[in-house]
Amino acid sequence: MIHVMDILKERGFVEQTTHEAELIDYLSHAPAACYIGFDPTASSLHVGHLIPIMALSQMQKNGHKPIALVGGGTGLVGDPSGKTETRQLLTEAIVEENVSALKKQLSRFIDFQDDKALILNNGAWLTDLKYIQFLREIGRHFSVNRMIKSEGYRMRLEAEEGLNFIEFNYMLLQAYDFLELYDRHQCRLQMGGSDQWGNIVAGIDLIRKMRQQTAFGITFPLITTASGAKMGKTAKGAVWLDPSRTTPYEYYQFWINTDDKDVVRFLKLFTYLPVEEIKIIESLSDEALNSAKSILAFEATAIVHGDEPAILAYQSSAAVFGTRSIPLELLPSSRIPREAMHRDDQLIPRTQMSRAAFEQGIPAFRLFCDVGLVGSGGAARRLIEQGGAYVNGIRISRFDEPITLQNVTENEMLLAAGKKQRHKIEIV
RNA sequence: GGUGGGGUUCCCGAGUGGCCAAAGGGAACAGACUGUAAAUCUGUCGGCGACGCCUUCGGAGGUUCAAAUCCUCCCCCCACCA
Repeated sequence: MIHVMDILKERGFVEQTTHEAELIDYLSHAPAACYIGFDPTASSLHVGHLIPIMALSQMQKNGHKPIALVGGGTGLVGDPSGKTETRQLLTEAIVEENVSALKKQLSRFIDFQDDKALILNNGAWLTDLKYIQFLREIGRHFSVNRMIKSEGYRMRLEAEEGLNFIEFNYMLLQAYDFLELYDRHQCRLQMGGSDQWGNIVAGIDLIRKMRQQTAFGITFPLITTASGAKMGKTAKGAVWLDPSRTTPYEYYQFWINTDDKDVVRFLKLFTYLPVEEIKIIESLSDEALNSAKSILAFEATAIVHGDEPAILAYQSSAAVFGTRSIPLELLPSSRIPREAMHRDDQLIPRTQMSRAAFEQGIPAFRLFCDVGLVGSGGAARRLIEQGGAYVNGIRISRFDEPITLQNVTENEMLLAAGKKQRHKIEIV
């Protein structure tokens, strides 16, 4: 059997590790506990959290015991690592709400039954800490000289924003978390984004100093798109995992728009498809990659939202953007439907309108604005004037061109804004 | 606590009485080219049925024919000093 470390490496999860030989040894005796912290800064996780989530999931698939640590305590402080600005402090009520929301989402990726994995809230041990006691027992192990040299703080110290004391403390709290997890669950491995390196090492040092034990760290590479942008941002903001914030259709659309150069890397990171199959994709280029993108989008959507929504998203996209044939031999482990299918477009965003509304005709820019394809009337006018608006595939030439029942076919009408946005009107 | 410097449209960042809905860059969006890709070029990028009107420049007042720009108070940030 392949060692987890090799799996993580070949799938692109590993940026840096501490004392690797011993780490490999630690991970050779399953189940080994490992943890990643999640900040409860919002009530939903987003695409940016996917790497850590998938890493935990890979650990579990390989017999280890992941611990997802939700930062109900540290969330009250705010991690300054790599941030250019002071974090907004959250109230306890909001943090608590977010914690329970995150627990629910993480359960989609990790099986928490029968203690096969744990989900913990560090609020349990952080909120009741005694300050003096904490300083005496934990604080004395930290060298301020060393802390201010760490990458995580340096940026803030050099920047104009500065760093306040509550943020400076964050490192101690995260190190203390690691110590707690070591004591409570024999957890000796912490993983995290590359910006977490300093915090992870701080925990490792603390465990060595206080328990004379070796602990380990793995950091993930910062995932940017091939064009250099931070991943997971679109015009509408973050791409969320919560279907009420980002629908399965939108989620699928996000992935299908992946840059050619990212397809292989993303398949390795964000799906469970076997690496041997993914490697074949490397030889594909240009249009041939599009089918692979469909599979990437399908798999990614299926993992987060389930097979059913993923299939519908796939079919809906095919219905309005055109079908792509998925060769049988392409990534054969994927459950994406490969045979000819009915074009069910039910996930396409839609609005129901009455027949009467169209009797007098609705000015095109009003219609595009009202259904939400664009944010304002002005944006709608711009879209139309620039030639990006279509009704049933026919370009609208005047911003106030009346849209009437003549544009309705079989009680439906398909609006398009640019190349990527579609919206359906249903006449009822 | 003192002194000085700041808070500008999604982000960075100019602007210090009218020529400012506010330079420049980034992001984003649209078009051409394409493959729902990238690169490139062009255009757009507060709101409004719109060559005009309305609302923006940390918050609240005030001066002025006229304020992002001047005055007062308040909130927040930074640097140095204590």
